[in-house]
Amino acid sequence: MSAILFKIEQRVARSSGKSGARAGTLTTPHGVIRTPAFVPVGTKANVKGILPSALVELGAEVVLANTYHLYLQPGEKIVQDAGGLGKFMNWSGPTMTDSGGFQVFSLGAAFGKTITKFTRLNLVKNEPVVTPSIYDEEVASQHGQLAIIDDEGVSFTSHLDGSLHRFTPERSVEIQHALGADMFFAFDECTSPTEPYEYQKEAMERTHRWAERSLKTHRQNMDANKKQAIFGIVQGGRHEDLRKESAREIASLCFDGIGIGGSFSKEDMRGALQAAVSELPEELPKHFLGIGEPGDILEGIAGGMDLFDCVAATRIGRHGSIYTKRGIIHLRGEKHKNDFSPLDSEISIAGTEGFTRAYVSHLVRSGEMLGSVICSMHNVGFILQLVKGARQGILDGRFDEYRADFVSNYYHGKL
RNA sequence: GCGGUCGUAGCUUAGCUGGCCAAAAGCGUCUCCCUGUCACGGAGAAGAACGUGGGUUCAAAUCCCAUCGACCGCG
Repeated sequence: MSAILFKIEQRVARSSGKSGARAGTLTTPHGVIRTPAFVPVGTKANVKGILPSALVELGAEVVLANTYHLYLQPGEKIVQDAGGLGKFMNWSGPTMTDSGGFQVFSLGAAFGKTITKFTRLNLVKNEPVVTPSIYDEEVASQHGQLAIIDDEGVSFTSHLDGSLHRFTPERSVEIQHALGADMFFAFDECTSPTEPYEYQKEAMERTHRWAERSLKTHRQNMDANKKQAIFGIVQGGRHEDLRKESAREIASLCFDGIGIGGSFSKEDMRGALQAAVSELPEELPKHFLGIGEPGDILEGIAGGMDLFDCVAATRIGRHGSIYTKRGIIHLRGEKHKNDFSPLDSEISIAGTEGFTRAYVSHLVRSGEMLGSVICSMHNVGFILQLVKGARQGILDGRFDEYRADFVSNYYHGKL
């Protein structure tokens, strides 16, 4: 008996295979999420710059926080004493937590380097590129990486104060039980795309063992088991055979839902996704971890993904860039100083109506926090509407058209 | 009128006991980057008759003279 209930309402017919777009509902103890859905990221129990009430207005139905960050600050006990993540942050809707597995990557192999969730691919050599940089060398030589992996778990050096900490699958689940989100992820190892095949395989197998241990720990806690759902994470890097193997293995463990993890190059994403989905049961909700940019989300939806989370909306917003139907624009640029047109004349976003590019450009350029707030709200609202539109498209049987229209305007339209 | 201080990138300045300065930094500008947040962050670029003219010297942003401008003090 799962703490959540996933129902598929409508599928986009596909001649080949079962991995097409679908629309559904995901019922959690704190409410219903209409899928596909975008999950705003609230790492430290807050979506940066956006009040929960505003998130509701923007159309968010669920938020995602992070185990590693909340464990370090303020500590999971505080969140638990507050009555759980939702109560703590004054968000009454559904919640999720990520396991800290991504930090294995971002504080480990990726720390101080130019590789992140997405990596450029050298198309000639067909391998990921790591661009050396001064930043890279200085940071790496001074601090080294902050996470060291072994088969049992991961030892972290806190990025806040340098203190030493250790996560195991058991500990991650225990913390996530305390945080009390409706859905949470098994502890995994997100590998760098620069690692060779052999390491990808080794890490994937380790992630599988960790998945089993995460699930076992969860099942042992009867109370949490009733209230919270656990998602297993598929890894396997950029290799389709590993992706398939990982999907089969994770599917066999009877999780409540599935996360597709990993760091990709743009070119590898579709193949890795399709390979995984082809081996996964259709009826489980699937979360495409850390995705993404508008086009990538639509790609994921087309590939059968139901949930998406991504920091890009709030991060680029905080730095003064906004999504528009015609692509991203950087409001920091001087050319927007006297542009009194709306942020995006083709879309209306709750709470940001009436603000002009000139005004927000002024705020951003003068370092006013309201500039970051407005851009973050705009971007989160933009992505939520994009996904909502895709959902409606699926229900109306015109998803492909919707996607093609959006992509042609966003990526080929002039600004 | 006399005495003094100062004039170096859009801005603020460093250099000014002559050579490593065909000039450096911060801010600003421009371009690019950001995909389970180490991130209100990162990378790169453009941008200077060193006020002007003359002199000393192998060599001047740097020393000398003149001149223009700004400011301060005294008349």
